[in-house]
Amino acid sequence: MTKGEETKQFIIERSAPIFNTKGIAATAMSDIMEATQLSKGSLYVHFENKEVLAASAIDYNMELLFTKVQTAVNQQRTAKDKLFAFVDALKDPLSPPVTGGCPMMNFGTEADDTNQLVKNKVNQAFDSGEQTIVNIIEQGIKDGSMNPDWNYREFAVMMFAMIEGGIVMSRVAGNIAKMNIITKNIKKMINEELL
Amino acid sequence: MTKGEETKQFIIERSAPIFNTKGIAATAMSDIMEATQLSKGSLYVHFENKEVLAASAIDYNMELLFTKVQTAVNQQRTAKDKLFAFVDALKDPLSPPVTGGCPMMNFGTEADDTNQLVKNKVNQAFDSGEQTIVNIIEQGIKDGSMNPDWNYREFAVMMFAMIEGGIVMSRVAGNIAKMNIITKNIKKMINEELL
Amino acid sequence: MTKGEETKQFIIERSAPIFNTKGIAATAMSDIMEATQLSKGSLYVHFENKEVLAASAIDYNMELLFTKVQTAVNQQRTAKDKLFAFVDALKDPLSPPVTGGCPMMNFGTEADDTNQLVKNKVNQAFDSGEQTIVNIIEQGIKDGSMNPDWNYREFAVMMFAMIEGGIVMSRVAGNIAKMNIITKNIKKMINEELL
Amino acid sequence: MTKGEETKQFIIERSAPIFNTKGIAATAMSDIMEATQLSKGSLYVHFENKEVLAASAIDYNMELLFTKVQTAVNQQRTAKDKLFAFVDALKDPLSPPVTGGCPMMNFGTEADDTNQLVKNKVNQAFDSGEQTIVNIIEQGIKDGSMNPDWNYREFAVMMFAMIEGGIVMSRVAGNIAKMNIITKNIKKMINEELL
DNA sequence: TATGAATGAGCCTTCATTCAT
DNA sequence: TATGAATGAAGGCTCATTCAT
Repeated sequence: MTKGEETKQFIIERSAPIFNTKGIAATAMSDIMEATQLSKGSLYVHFENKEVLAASAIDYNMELLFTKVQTAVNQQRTAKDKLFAFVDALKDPLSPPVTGGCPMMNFGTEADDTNQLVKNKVNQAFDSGEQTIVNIIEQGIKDGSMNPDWNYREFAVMMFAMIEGGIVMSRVAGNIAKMNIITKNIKKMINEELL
Repeated sequence: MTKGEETKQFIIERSAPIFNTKGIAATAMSDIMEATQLSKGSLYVHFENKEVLAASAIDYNMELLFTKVQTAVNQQRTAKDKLFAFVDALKDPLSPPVTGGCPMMNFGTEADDTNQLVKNKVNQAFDSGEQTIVNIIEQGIKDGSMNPDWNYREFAVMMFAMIEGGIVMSRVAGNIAKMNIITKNIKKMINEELL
Repeated sequence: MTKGEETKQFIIERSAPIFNTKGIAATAMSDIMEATQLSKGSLYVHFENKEVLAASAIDYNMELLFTKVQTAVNQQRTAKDKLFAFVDALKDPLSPPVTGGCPMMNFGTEADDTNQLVKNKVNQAFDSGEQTIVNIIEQGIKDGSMNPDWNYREFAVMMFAMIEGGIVMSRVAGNIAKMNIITKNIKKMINEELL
Repeated sequence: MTKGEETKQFIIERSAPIFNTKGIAATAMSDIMEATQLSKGSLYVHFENKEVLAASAIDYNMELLFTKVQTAVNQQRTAKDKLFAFVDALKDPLSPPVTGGCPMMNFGTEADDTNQLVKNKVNQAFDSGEQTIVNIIEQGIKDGSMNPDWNYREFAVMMFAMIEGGIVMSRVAGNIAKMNIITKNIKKMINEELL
C-alpha cells in the first residue's frame, strides 16, 4: 500500500464513525480534519469531494458490519448455531458492531429521497444481509437439520426487517428491552423449523 | 384561532414534509421560506429557532401518521379487521401516509446519537404505536375473538419492528416486494391467533 | 429608492472600479467587503453571486463612461465640436473617465473566450459607441456642415477602433504620447470632411 | 537542449494558449498540469512560481505572434506588399495567429494597473510591432516606392492602434465585419502614399 | 528530474439568526 | 404580525506552493 493509499484508508476509517453517527449532511469536512488531524487540502488530495468521501465511508461501515457478522457466523458449525450467531451479533443496538448504529438504517433513511447512489448501496447491503440468512438455511436444509418445507426466503425478509426495526426502536429507547423480545422470538421461530 | 396561530400552523404544515424528506440538518430555513412564501423574519416571529420549528414539524408528522392509521383502524369493527387495517395503512412505503416516509424512522435514525429531545419524541411515538396494537388485541381477547394465551405484547413489538424495518427496506429498494412479504406474514400470524 | 435598492446601488458603485481595475477573476468578494465595509452575507442579500454582481458593475462602468462622453458631446452645438468633444473625452487614458481604463477593453479581453454574457454586453457597448459617432456625423451632413459623400460609417469604425487601441497602448506605456498622435490625426481626418 | 530545457519549453508551449485564453489570474497551475500531463512538483522544478511561468508564457505568445507576422512580411519583396502582408496576417481575429487572440491586448488590459513586469513586456511588444511597420515604410521611401513626405511614424501608430482595437471589437462581436472595414481602409491609406 | 502527498490561506457561498422598520 | 436588510460563522472547495522520496 503506497503512502497515499494508506492515508486514504486512514481518512475513511476515521471518518466512517462520524458519518454513521451524525449523518452525511451534518458531518462537516472540518469534523474530519479534526478526527484525522489532516489539513483541509490533504483531504481533497484523496477525495474529490465530500460526497465521494461519504460514499467511501458508507462502504467501509457496511463492510465492517458484514465482516463482524460473518466472522461470528463462521465461528459456528451448524446452521442453527450460525443463524443464532447472526442474531446475537446484532442483539445489542446500544453497543453495536459499528459505531453509530446500523449503517443501512442510518444512511438508508437519510438518502431514500435524495441520494440515489447511497440508496443503491444500502439496498445492495440489505439484499446481501438477507442472502447470508438464506444461505445458512439452505445449508441447514441440505444437511437435514432444517425443515425443507420452510418458506425460508420469506422468513429471511421478516427476520432481517425485525432486527433492523428493533435496532432503531432500541437505540431510540435507550434500552434493549424490545430488541431482547425480538431476538428471543426470532430464535423461537428458528427452533420451530429444526428437525 | 388567531391570525398568529393560523400562520404558525401553516408554517408547520408546509415545513413538515420537507423535514421528513430531507432531514433536519439538510433542511434550511430558506427551504421553509420558499415553501411558505413567508419572510425570514416572519418565521422567527413564530418559532424561536430552527430546532423548535423542527420539533413542531416532527410532532405534526407523527400526529398526522397516527391520525391516518387510527382513522383506518376506527373504520373497522372487529379486532382482526382493525389489526389488518393497521397493517394495510402502512403497506405501501412508496406512497406513505406521510410524505417522506415514516417520521419515526427518519428522525429516529437522525437523532439517536445527537438529539435527546427528538429521540424522546420518537420513542414515545414508537410506544404509542405499539400500544395501539396492544389495545386492539386486548379488545379481541375480551370479546372472545382472539386467543387469550397469545403473548400479544411481544407480538406487538415484533409486528411493529417488522413493519418499520420493512418500510426502510422497501423505500431503499424502490419497490414493495419485501413489504408485501411482511404484510402477508403478519396477517398470517394474526390469523393463527383467531378463535 | 428603498434601503435595499440604495445598498445595492452603493455596492455597485464601490465595486465597479475594483472590477475594472483588477478584472473579474482577480476581484474577490472580500475586496468588495472591504470597499463597502459590508459583511459577506450582506453582499449576498443583494446579489445572487459574484457573477451577477460583476455583471452589474460592468453595466455601471460602461454606463458611467457613456454618460461622461455623452455629457461632453451634448455641451457642444456643431457636429464638428461634438465629434471633437467625443475624442477629447477619451484623450487621456492615464486619467480615464472611468477608474481602471476603458471597461469595454478590460472586460472584452477578459471575457471574449470565456463569458458569453459579458461578451454580449461589451459588444453592445461598442456598437452604441460607434452609433453615437454615426449620429453626430449624420446630423452634420443634414445641417450641411459635413461632406455628404463621406463614408462616415466606416470612419466611425476606424475612429473608435483607433481610440480603443490607443487607450491600451498608452496605458501600458504609462504616457499618452501615442494617444496624442491618434487624437490629433482623428481630428485631422474630421477636418478634411468639413464643408 | 538538455532534457530539463526540453521539458521547460514543453511547459511553456502548452501553457501559453491557456494563459492567453483565460488570463493570468484565471489560469490555475492545475490547468497546466492537465495540459502538460506533468505533476505539480515537476512544474515547480522548472518554474519558481506561477508568475515566472506566466511571464515565460507571455513572452512565448508574443514571440510566436511576431514570428508569424514577420514570416508573412518576409515572404514579400516590395514595401507595399510587406505592409499588406502585415495587415493580412492579423485580418481574422476569429482565427488569430496565436490562440486566444492578441497577447498584447489580453495581457495589457489585465496587467495595466496591477503588474508592472507584464506591463513593460507588453509595452515593448507594442513598440516593436510599430517599429516593424516603420522599418518597412523607411525601406519603401528609400527605394522610391513610397512618399518621402509621408508622416509614417504617426501612421504606424494609427495603423497599429486600429488593428488592435479592431481585433477586440471583432472578437467580442463574433464576426470580422469591423475588422474587414479596418483592413480595407488601412490598405487604402497605404495606397495613397505609393509613388 | 520527477513525483505526488501535504499544507493552509483564501475562494465563493450558505447558514441560522437578529433587529430596525 | 410581518418584513427584509444585515450579520458573521461556518460550509465545501481550490489555490499556489513545499518537500520528502
